[in-house]
Amino acid sequence: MLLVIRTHYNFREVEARWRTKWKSSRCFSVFEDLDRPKYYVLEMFPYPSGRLHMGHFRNYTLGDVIARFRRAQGFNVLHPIGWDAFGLPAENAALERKIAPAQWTDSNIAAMREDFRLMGLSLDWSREVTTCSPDYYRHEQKMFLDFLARGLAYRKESLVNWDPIEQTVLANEQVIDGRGWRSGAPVEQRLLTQWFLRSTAYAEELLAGLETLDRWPEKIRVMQANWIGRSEGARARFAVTGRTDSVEIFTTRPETLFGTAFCALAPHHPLSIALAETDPDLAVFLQDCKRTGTSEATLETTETKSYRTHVTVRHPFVDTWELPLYIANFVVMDYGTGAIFGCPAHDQKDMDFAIKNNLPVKVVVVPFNTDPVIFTAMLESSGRAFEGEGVLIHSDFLNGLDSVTARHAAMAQLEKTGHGYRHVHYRLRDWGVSRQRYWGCPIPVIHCPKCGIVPVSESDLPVTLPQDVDITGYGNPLERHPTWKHVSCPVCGGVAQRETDTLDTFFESSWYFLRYCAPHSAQALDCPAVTYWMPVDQYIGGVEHAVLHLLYARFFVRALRDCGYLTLDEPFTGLFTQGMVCHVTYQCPDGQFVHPEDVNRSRDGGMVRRQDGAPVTVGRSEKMSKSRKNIVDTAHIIEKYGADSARLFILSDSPPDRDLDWTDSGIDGAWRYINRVWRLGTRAMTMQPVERLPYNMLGHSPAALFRQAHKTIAKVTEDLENLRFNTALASIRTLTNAMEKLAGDQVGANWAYHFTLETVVRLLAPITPHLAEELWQEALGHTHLLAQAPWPRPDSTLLGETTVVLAVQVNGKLRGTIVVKKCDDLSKLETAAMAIPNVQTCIAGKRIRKVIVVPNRIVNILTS
RNA sequence: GCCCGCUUGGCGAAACUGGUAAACGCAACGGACUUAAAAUCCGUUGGCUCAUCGGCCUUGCUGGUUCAAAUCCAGCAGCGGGCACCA
Repeated sequence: MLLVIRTHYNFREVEARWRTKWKSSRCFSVFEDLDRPKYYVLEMFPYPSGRLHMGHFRNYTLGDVIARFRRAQGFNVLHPIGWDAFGLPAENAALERKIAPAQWTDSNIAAMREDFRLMGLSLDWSREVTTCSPDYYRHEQKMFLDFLARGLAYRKESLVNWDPIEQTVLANEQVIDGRGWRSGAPVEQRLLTQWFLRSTAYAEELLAGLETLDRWPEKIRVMQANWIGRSEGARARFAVTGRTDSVEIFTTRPETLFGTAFCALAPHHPLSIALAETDPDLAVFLQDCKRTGTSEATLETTETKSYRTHVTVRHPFVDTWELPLYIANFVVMDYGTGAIFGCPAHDQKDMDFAIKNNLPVKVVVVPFNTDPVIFTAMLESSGRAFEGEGVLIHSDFLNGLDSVTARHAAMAQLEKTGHGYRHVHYRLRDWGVSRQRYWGCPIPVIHCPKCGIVPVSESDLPVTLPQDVDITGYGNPLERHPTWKHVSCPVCGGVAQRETDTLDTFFESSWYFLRYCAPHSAQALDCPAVTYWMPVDQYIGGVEHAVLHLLYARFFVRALRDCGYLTLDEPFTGLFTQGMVCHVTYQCPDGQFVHPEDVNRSRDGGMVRRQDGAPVTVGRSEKMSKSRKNIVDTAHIIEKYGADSARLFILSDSPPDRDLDWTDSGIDGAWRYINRVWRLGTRAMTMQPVERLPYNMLGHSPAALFRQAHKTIAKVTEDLENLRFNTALASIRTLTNAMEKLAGDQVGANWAYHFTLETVVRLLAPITPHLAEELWQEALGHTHLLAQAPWPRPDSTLLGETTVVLAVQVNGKLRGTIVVKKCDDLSKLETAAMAIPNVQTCIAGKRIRKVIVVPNRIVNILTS
């Protein structure tokens, strides 16, 4: 039979063929099979922005390698996909392009589905979920009602960024330098009554749960723990002179209360507002404080402003001690009680405040074994607060106690006198889920003037969004819709209004992974399916989701559990956070950024803009973003190099949790390697029947290759289990290098070569699946799908080494190496080390003080 | 401002519990093949020094612990992510 040897790998034809075969064989569609262990691989589902960007490409490649690897290992792998389809960009597109959010979203999904198809992912498309579909969000409306019934959803006032021109609430992202991004108007803080979920009720459980997540990155657990921010301390009340109310503060250091110099309230504190009624200057100050955004970064970095009120507060321990009461813009109503006490000597922020406002600095803690007088003088002159622990002074009943003892004594005194109590404070706040936007899930309640808040009855779900909406960028579209909100009250039948707020899009992403288990079920969650598939074994996504999404989802699952939906605590037992994909930026002298595809290399080696030949400077590599135009289009890359090359490149060099630089030479290199492997395969296509040589060939070159192949199986298996794709590929490359070194006409017929080729193909199957399938069939003659073949197993008898390279140091410096048989006899190793000529010259004439021998690793000879 | 990371050759990186720093690749250079180019193949490549053997230096910076530090500890710098309405 005449065999046609193709010298050039035709990825277009090959990739299309195997995509079709996988699809027609339905080999990635799964069902619950109790006889097989399950494995749930999930990448964070994409927002349908229109194009698949390299960040997505990296995310789904990582997930697909894991899915294919685990499938080969015999797991029943669930690997679903869907669309996080509600969100702000659709409304922006509606405004800019006069296209309905639903239509824009649908066409984006269609485009991205095609991009995904070309990647060759082993996804179960039969489970596709789209969150903006009423079939999806009807279930979360029910969940919301269950939360409401259980007291997990409630309303309260909170601050938003308000654009006075557009009459809309702005996202933090839409506030640029304190102004609305479209209107340019200065943003104001505004109080709005909004829906919240009582996530703080789960603060302790969410914190404790982190302990069980041993397959999460340590840094993410630390970030979440800090976000929850548990701190033990006390609440104390300072009575307001001449009024019946008091100022309640929280402190972790009640022992420093005798050092108090002032109290301060948040501008939105009820007492601040009450005092402003009789104090016009304060009213002006409060107005002034509103002229800023609401994000923490903004609040923490704006210049501190304060106002001294005309009232004083009385110290909880000394009723006659009156302290000034300030209103300050750096005190946040959402955090703690919205009030603080200031202790300048022992808190740097308070110290700065005291210096600015000429307040007394009273030292009440001195470091252990320090002279109080000298220390006090030093502290006062330096302006540096002492925030450490020590011994209490000038503190009445606390004098002489150490900080910790004093803390408890102070708390006991507060409780005894009724001026305070022990309290555990969490930084975590309840989750505000209200959004004054159109493109989100309607909150299914009705406001009735007589009956109050009435839940929409279950039979009336879903509450769907109106199609005929006018997105003008002015006001809230649902609020302004002529008919949608007008309904009759389900209870009394009177005139009533729908809630016009929609849910935060994090609501959808908090349970989509549960819906994938049974996406077509009439029930929100199909219990047997959820029980079988959950929890997610490996979740993969961007590190930017470390806190918000991942914490909301952990909370949400617990809330569902308590509403009887499921029995599960943690949704994701394994988490991997990938790094960003970066690219150099190109910029013209006029400051304009240039897209990589519009840059040409000029004759003198410089870079120029294609259209006009303007010189282009190459800037440093940054996260790919539209604004910097440093985006590489995935569809173009796949068209030019094929999906396998792109997958290979993205996995090759950078470890997946680090940022990755996209480079032209890198993708070229991947493409060349694909062709090298292809050529290794074509060598075998001419092969005659394989002659099986006996094991006693070990030691000869082909046998050494055989041994190396087994070692590579072991190494790659271990690396893939630990998501070390870059080192897995390095060892596969080392193996193929060895194959190329094998010379001679009959190489292709050599059984060790054949085995090694098969090994390489099987190890590459998760990484470059199309190439691997092609070689599996064409070069190795298999007839079934590699996608369904089992993972290779190494022969453990071939893994061990009998010799080691022993490093020999003299006084910690390397002076030679020797190859020795593995051996635990310290004196033998020492003798061998001493025999090295270079070692001899180094120790000549010196007394040997000590010899450290670490068997099979190193010998260190110390001389005097 | 607060929280969390990262930093190793010209570049991406490797080094598993402290034990030979730089595996694997990219780029560059030299050579083979070719009329030529591309592709491919072979070789060199951390820096300084040396005829050779070898020697000295080198993991952001400054200290510390240790026989031994990229790795552990303390301090500092630079860069990046998050900060609750971008997703």
